[in-house]
Amino acid sequence: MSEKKLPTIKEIARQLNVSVSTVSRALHNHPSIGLRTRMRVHQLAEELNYEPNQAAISFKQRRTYTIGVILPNLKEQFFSEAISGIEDIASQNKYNVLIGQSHDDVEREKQIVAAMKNQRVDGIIVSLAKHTKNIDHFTALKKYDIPVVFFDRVPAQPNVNKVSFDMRGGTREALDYLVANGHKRIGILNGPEEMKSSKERTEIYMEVLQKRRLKIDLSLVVSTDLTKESTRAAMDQLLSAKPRPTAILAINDWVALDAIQYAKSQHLKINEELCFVSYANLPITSYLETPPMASVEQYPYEQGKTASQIMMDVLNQDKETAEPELYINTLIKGGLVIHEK
Amino acid sequence: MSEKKLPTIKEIARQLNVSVSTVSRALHNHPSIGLRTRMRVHQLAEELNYEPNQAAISFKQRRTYTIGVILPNLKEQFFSEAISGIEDIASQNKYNVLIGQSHDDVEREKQIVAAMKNQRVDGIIVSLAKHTKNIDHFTALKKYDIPVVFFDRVPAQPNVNKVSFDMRGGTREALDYLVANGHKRIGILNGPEEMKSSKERTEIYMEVLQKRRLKIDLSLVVSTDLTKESTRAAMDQLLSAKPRPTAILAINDWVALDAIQYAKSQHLKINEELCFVSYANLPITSYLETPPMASVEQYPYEQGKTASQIMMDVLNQDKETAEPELYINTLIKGGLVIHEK
DNA sequence: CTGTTAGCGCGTTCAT
DNA sequence: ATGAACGCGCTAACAG
Repeated sequence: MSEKKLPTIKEIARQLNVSVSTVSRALHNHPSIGLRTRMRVHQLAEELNYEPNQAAISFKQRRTYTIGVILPNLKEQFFSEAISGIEDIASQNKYNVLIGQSHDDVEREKQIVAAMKNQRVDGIIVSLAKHTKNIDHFTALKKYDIPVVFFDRVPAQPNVNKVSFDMRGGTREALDYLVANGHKRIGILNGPEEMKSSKERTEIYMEVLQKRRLKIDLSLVVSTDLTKESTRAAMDQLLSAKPRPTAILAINDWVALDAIQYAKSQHLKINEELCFVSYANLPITSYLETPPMASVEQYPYEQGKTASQIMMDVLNQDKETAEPELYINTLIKGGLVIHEK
Repeated sequence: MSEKKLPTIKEIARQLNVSVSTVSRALHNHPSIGLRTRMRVHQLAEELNYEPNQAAISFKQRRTYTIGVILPNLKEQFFSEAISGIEDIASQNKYNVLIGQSHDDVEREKQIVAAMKNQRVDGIIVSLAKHTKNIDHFTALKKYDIPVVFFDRVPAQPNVNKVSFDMRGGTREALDYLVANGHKRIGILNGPEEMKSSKERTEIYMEVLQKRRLKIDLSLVVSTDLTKESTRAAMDQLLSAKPRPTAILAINDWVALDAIQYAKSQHLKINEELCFVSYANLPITSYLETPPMASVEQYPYEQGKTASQIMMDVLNQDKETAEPELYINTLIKGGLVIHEK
């Protein structure tokens, strides 16, 4: 076990018979250092394999070049793609990424925030836990000059940085597509009522049908708690409506798959008697016998990149000259992807 | 923009008219501090909302309570589940997790290692980039007392900590299952030759067939580079063998799906004329019309947890008393999961 | 151009 | 039981 001490600027200074500040400046290519000494310093640093101690620099500069990312769960594909985007942008900007999973537990979320604050992360990117209503633990970070960027699961407040999916636009596109394909009775398979997206979906449903002068039947808007059983029950409602809907817009691919499975068991011909469109979170629809006929792509990787870029911008903007109360609210446009047969 | 300064022990000391060392000790419940002062300190710390500056502590203690995790890609489900396990165990032990994606680029991998070293992470958990052969950039970390735990994509060297999937055992189980189901001609759809797993699969193939006294035909062992086209070409080979194999063991679910798609296009009845077994990396086989009939589950989340636990053990073991050259090599046993129809 | 000095916040001797 | 003083590695005034 080698007890090799890592070289420090002090050591370099000693060997070169110069002061530490000279070494520090030389290493940073400060203009006021003579070319000659600068070269000697660089050379010895090279030889000794000198690497600046980031822990010391973080301490001194009160900047860690680390951003914290808090998400419900890394296992979910949506989030792992998102963090992949976050990390890509961050690393391009020489930032480190610290992760924490809230597991959709508000208490855990608070703990992570506290831990990250103590770690002195430079900023926090977060997708809120499912039931987080109160975001005081995040707004309090403003006092410590730790910027926060919310993404995907964002709070309703306007005075925060956030990037989220344009649920209204995506839904509008999906419904327009279905109507254009001749569907007049369209069912909605929503998530839990509390979800903001459910409300928005219903809202756009009414908007589009009204514009197209189609009859609005709210019994065609049902909810599932996302479990297979609940989805089946919801489908039961939809399929027993008279007349039966000819198309269903489902909250996500998983729900759509469960719904399709159920519809099949009822001997319905998928994408003929009954069409499905859902919001994409699966990469495998192409291997399915009967996939949804289209999906609204939400680009999680892009969302992550965008959130990360906003964070970089905020961190790099001059604290003095910046407008203090300017917040960024980005909507990611979804694209409707038609699945070829 | 509030310029609120974070409270420090110095500040507490000032307000209480005691010395910083007293405060420090009181906060750590050092026995030599009078109960009275200790309480006063704790109370004021509470009031001021004092939080120790981890950046300072990291600097001073030369310990960051942070482990670095380097993986090829966060988007791949296997890895995101693994890191989920890593993070769960780490956070239970009050460790932070810093992530880096190598994107299967060796140079990038080296950069990340360097950056993490400078960050003074306490240890590194890594799944190697696809083509990393030389692991000097990891073994060099021993000089700095930074332990390394490899997982999944591990190096061949024996003198490292590693946790990997028991490919031999899983393959044996899969082949035994096929033989038990009456298959005598079994094809192997291997990955690139360089992959350690491909060699092992072939090895076990020969072992099992020999033991079962079945004819070994190495023309039934083919390779794909994992792309759809390559898989089709490989399937062409397998299907043109005389007699045709009745079962195929594929390197992973994606390849199996491509192979199944192709076999279907050749009008073969899946799981009747031609059975598939593969290694699980997809959660959705249950929604497929014709899934592989069984999968060898590799438990990525468990692998992550195990790797993380090993890291925790290594970090907590007494550096003085520990055997210096004791390395842990854990094999994760796979389970064969039969997919019900 | 270069050196001296003073911290950053904390834990830790060594005194008292 | 408590305080004074030092140093971790580095940057940044301030002095020449």
